[in-house]
Amino acid sequence: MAEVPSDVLERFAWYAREMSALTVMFHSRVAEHMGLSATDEKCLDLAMRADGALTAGRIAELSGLSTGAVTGVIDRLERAGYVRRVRDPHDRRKVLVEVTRQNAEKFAHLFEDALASVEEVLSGFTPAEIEVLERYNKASIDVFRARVVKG
Amino acid sequence: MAEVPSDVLERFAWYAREMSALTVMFHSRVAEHMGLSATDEKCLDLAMRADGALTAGRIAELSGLSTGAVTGVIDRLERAGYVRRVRDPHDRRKVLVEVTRQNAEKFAHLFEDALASVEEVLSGFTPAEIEVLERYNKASIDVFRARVVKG
DNA sequence: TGCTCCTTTCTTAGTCGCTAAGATGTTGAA
DNA sequence: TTCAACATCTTAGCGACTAAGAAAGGAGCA
Repeated sequence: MAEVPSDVLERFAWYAREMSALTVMFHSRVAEHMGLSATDEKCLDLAMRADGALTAGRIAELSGLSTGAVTGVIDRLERAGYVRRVRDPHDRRKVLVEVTRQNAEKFAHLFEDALASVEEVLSGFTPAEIEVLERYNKASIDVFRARVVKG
Repeated sequence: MAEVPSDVLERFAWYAREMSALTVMFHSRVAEHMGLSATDEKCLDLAMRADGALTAGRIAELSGLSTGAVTGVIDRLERAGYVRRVRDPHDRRKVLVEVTRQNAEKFAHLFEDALASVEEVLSGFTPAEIEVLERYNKASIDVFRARVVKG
């Protein structure tokens, strides 16, 4: 295990904090753009990032909201045309939340912008350096996820 | 400007999205730990990251809340002992929000944990690689900030 | 100085989303 | 079939947010 100088550590802690604050702000902006509250956008993001449809109950678990609150979230998202309620044919108690295609097209430019930013940053690095960055991102996600999940 | 292969771009977009979601979750957890709402924690973070004391009005601007809401936020933070109201001696209309030392000590372990995570990630990289990572972090913050600020 | 207008924060009324608890409808097993 | 467990929705009550305006201090000018 290599030693990490404390000044390096401090700078990276600052980077993390700065990115963190920017991320929270970014989410607010995206939500505003889409005419949604931060909570609604967060749930929509969960639904989009899941492979396959998510149940209402699972969204409640993942978001930390009560099931009652999730009903309201889905109501608003459905009314705004971002998702659709589909009853699970195998267990009709469950409500699957399907992200509609309409949404993907309506906000494609937001994702294209984000992709352009990523490209702008990466264009300053050689392929060898990008490999280092990939390793860094994977390690960061692993460590961070372990921390967030365990509490 | 180097070309960036599209598969690399897609992976990095995924990393960004994953980190983003984890960051939002992490903020919720920290807030919960501290007995604060996400909004209150966000404002406290703003106050801590500012050099010197912030005015109530500036917090409203930065957080996007109304001044009335900020009054409530500061009330709660003050009651919980995280900050203190100090009238600006140069302009007694203003209220400076000072982060109290008590807070820093009470939640030192949260920051130490975060620092340990950063160290864990960085320990897998050589000094030369860490320089690449610093350049990457700075570039990411610059590009991201420009995007968030301009809207 | 006295007057006016601006700035900054706080207060209040009304709105909206969240939680908790219970209602409704569905499933699976005895 | 009957019943307990489950998934979602509904409702009452609460708390935070916005908008508008009050209160208090500051700054410019006759």
